[in-house]
Amino acid sequence: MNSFTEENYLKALFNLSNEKGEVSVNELSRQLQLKMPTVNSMMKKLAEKKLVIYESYKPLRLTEKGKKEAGIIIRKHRLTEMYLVEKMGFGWEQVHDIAEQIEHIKAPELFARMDTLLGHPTVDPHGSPIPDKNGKIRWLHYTKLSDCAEGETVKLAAVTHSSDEFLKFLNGRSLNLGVKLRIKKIESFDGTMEVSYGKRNAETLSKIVCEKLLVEKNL
Amino acid sequence: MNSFTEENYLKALFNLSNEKGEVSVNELSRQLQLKMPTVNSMMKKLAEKKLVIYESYKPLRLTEKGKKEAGIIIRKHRLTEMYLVEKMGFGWEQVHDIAEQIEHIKAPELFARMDTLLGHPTVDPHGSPIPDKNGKIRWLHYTKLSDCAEGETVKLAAVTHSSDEFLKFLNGRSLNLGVKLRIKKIESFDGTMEVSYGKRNAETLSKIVCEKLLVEKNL
DNA sequence: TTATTTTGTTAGATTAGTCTAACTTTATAT
DNA sequence: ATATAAAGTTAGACTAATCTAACAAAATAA
Repeated sequence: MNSFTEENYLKALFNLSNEKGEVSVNELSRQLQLKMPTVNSMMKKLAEKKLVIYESYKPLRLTEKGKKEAGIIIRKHRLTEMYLVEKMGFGWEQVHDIAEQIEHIKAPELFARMDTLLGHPTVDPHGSPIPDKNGKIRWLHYTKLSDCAEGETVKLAAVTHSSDEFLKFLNGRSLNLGVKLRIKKIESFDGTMEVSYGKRNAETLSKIVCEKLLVEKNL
Repeated sequence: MNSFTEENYLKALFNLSNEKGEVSVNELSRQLQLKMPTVNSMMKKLAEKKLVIYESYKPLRLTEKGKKEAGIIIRKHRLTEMYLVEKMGFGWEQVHDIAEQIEHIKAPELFARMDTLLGHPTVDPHGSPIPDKNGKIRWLHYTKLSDCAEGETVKLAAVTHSSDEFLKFLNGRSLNLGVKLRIKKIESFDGTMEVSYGKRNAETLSKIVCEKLLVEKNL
């Protein structure tokens, strides 16, 4: 059985891996807010346990076993977030920190129950996919709003790097998942977008915001 | 903020205190399955933090602060048990181990929500009282079934030392909280009781069992 | 009352997870 | 191509929580 600490390393590694499949010690240490030597020695430990592939001066990679374990932790996190929102009435901006703790609970029945009560959800309240019981994630094919063109109509499908403040910002303008957005205008010099959706006819979203919003194009 | 470890000491101390108000290092070390020197040094640490009163060779006592913190942990434990049973469909024999983990979660909103969704329950699924938000417990005035007399009719109110197996044993004979029992006969030589309740007309309960069942007499 | 057992304490070792300081390797920028 | 910067590694220290071994005090029994 892995400790909370080890689980946090696996999860961070999994999340950082997802673009390149490889992660530097430096990156991981920044993510976890730990010093490099700390991370370095934990990587050796996880390599012993066959969870990570570690070679001196090479980037880090998760083994299949490591990916599976990380996936299961992320599954627990996202099921919990969904449960807190759907069954307990929390807002999507409130659930991350709680799920961060509950994800480490050793009680498969608990998460199985959440899954059942929620009707086997496939995404969490922020639109991120929930890995299956084997930790396998089904990748979704979303596009950044910032990569869309003027005149397109798209559906808001997920938000990335969802901090408290950002989610409250979205709440404030009723930007909930599922909302259909029409891109009225893009300012070419700074990437600011003017969009309309629901009852709002002309909301302005900075490029920074548009880069954090993932949308579905084939409507 | 206290560690999980410290919280477990406080909780154990609280639970053991409830008869005498005082606990020996030996008792506590047995309860926690730790060696005496381990407990001893933790007691010094908790004494520094003003959670425990520790004097060499004297029994241990919780301070008011210690009682409050312990009470709050027990509140979280019992609210969780109740939530798991009432809202998630677990059996009363399944919830202890899960609650043992969730009780350490730092998220007052989570427990406040459970409390609300449950309608401010005062007892957990085993009949134990749930401390209030300040950790204060309202003691209940129950009697052991084994202390009742032949001919009495009583209501099953709580079970003590509720292990998995014992709870399953009770499930097996529909001995749920709230059931009204009539004591038909007590074997004087071994304390075995013959009781009737619900559809069951002559169940035999050993003294060991009767000592673990708490009942309400004033019906 | 003295001897024995039980309980409590002290001292020192161990493990997990963190750190800083010093050094090495790799990458980057003249 | 070499100097400098960034990233990675090693060595050694620290804290929390545990342990064992040895010793001290208190309780119990003879």
